[in-house]
Amino acid sequence: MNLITNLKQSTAGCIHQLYGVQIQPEQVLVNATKPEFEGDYTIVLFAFVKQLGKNPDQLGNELGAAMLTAMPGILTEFNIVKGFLNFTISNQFWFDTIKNASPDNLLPTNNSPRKIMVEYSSPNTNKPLHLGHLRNNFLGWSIAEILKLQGNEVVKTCIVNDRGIHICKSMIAWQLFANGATPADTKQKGDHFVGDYYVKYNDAYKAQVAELVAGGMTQELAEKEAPIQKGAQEMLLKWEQGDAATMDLWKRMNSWVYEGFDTTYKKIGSDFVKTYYESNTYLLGKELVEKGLEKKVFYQKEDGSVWIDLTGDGLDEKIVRRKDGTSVYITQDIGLAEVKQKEFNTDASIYVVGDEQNYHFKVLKLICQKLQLPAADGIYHLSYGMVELPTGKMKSREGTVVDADDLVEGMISISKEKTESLGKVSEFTQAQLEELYNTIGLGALKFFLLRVDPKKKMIFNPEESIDFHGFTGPFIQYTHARIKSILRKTGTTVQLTTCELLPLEKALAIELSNFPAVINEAADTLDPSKVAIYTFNLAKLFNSFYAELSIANAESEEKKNLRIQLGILTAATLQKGMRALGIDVPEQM
RNA sequence: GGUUCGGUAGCUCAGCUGGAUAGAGCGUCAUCCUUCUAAGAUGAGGGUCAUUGGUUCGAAUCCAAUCCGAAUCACCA
Repeated sequence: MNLITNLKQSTAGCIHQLYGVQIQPEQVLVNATKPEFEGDYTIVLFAFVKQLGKNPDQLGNELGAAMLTAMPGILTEFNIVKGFLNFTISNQFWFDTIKNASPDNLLPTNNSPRKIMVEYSSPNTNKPLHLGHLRNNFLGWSIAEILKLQGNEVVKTCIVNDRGIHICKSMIAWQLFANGATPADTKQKGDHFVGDYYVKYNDAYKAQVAELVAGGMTQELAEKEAPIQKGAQEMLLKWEQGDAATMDLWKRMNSWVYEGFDTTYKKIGSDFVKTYYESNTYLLGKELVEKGLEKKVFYQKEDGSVWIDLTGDGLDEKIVRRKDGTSVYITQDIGLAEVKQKEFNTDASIYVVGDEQNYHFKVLKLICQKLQLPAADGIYHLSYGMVELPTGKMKSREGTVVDADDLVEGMISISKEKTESLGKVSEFTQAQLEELYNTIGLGALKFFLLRVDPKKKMIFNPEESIDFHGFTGPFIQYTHARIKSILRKTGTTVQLTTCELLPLEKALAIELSNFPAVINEAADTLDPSKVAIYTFNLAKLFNSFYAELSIANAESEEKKNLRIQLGILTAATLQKGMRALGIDVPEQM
């Protein structure tokens, strides 16, 4: 049991014992004591003052005395300032927490592990990945890691949006403009190659519409009549009929895209236990519509289309099957939820999808619940905000996107420049150097995207390069490397004997002991930024400690051992915290 | 118009289950490498916590109204 829980329970116990009043331990507010006051932890008395009919000073004195008895050897003294009851924790307690901790027992214990699916990435096969996808990928990966650190089993999946009118657009543009060229001919990554034809489609489309309008057609009609648009629609029909030539082209172009995605995924570290393709799932959910009609969850309109009325739940009516019998987006997702549940039988399923789809997932969960699908209650939409430029939203059609590959390469080359100018790794082999540049560049990028609350939209300014100082990935990586450098010199075998802790040593012990609670909180709220903030604070604290106190040349042997142990624990905690963000920490940089 | 989310330092963000004098980083200014890695440390400066009212011993945090911004309310996915 951790100290804060212990304090809460003891407070509740003491109040019951003193006054016969039952208080829930969760009601007790325990804070770290502000530095300007004496003590380590503070209990706020105001909450009980009214309930118990005592004045704060009297209550504080009685409670404080009772607590010292209730937690012998842990609490040594207390003081009361204006309704705040401050406790000092014994030196021995902190010393023992340092002594008993090891890199192997830093993580929270989990008595009820769950099996959780995390679906993330969800790319379209008509264009390369951009900055928004990176936020999605890093979030999905990080959530999966955090849940694993908490002791759960995680199944990572991906749904590829590989069909539909937008795919046909790049296909028809390739037919019209490529003269049979392939990525190999142009020496381009396949996803970029195909993406270029998507852009070419839009250019041609705009030109055709303009031409028609100039010829006297209305804008609205011209948008429907543009020949290239009609061609794309025809192609979609052919695709749905399984036309051989169309399918061949589709498969060929998709394979180029997948090759490109694989390279990017490998670089940024994304992987999946199972990849679903929309071309296989877009017909799913039809039988569930039948089931829903039987259960009278759905109803049919005169034209044959099938709907659900969600006005009772504060939402609208929603179509679930077209009059021609085909599925719509929501129907596919219902079907896919059922398929995934049958295949993996998970306790929960987290969808990492942008907040523009909040409404969709609300509806999805509601419909699944009304259909009483086993998957229903486990559906959770991890909704994240868009990454925007200072000029506004990124739009791939207008070319205002930050390309994922470009950004990653840019970060890696900056890390290369910085590393070279500092010249601290002269003995590295070329392969080691490449690995280090990757680690630092990706570390900076991932940390940048994960350090803010996922729910909030974030601004990325391409004019300002992502920082390597301060609240950044490289800062934490550097702190880790710095500790490892010291430990290489001092060795890591320690004999710990009790000694009086200095304020910075104690502060480190306290911060280190918070790690399991941080992991649990990040897992419960699905928020990696909690871990990012924690690792930063820990690194900062260690750096202050480092500047103030020597490890290798400590004033005594017992201090040296203690500080080596603190170094070992800090390095291990930083390493695990960064792993939770999908970031590696180098031994040297 | 309905629903949802947001507005905290010049910039990017923490803090939001109400608690002591609202915190970081960047940028600005100043100091510290003959001492374990200066991608570091220390300090200074920077705030009507969008506005107004309410609840409370106590409000950035809760409630209401208003202003500003975003998303969504598709037989696209």
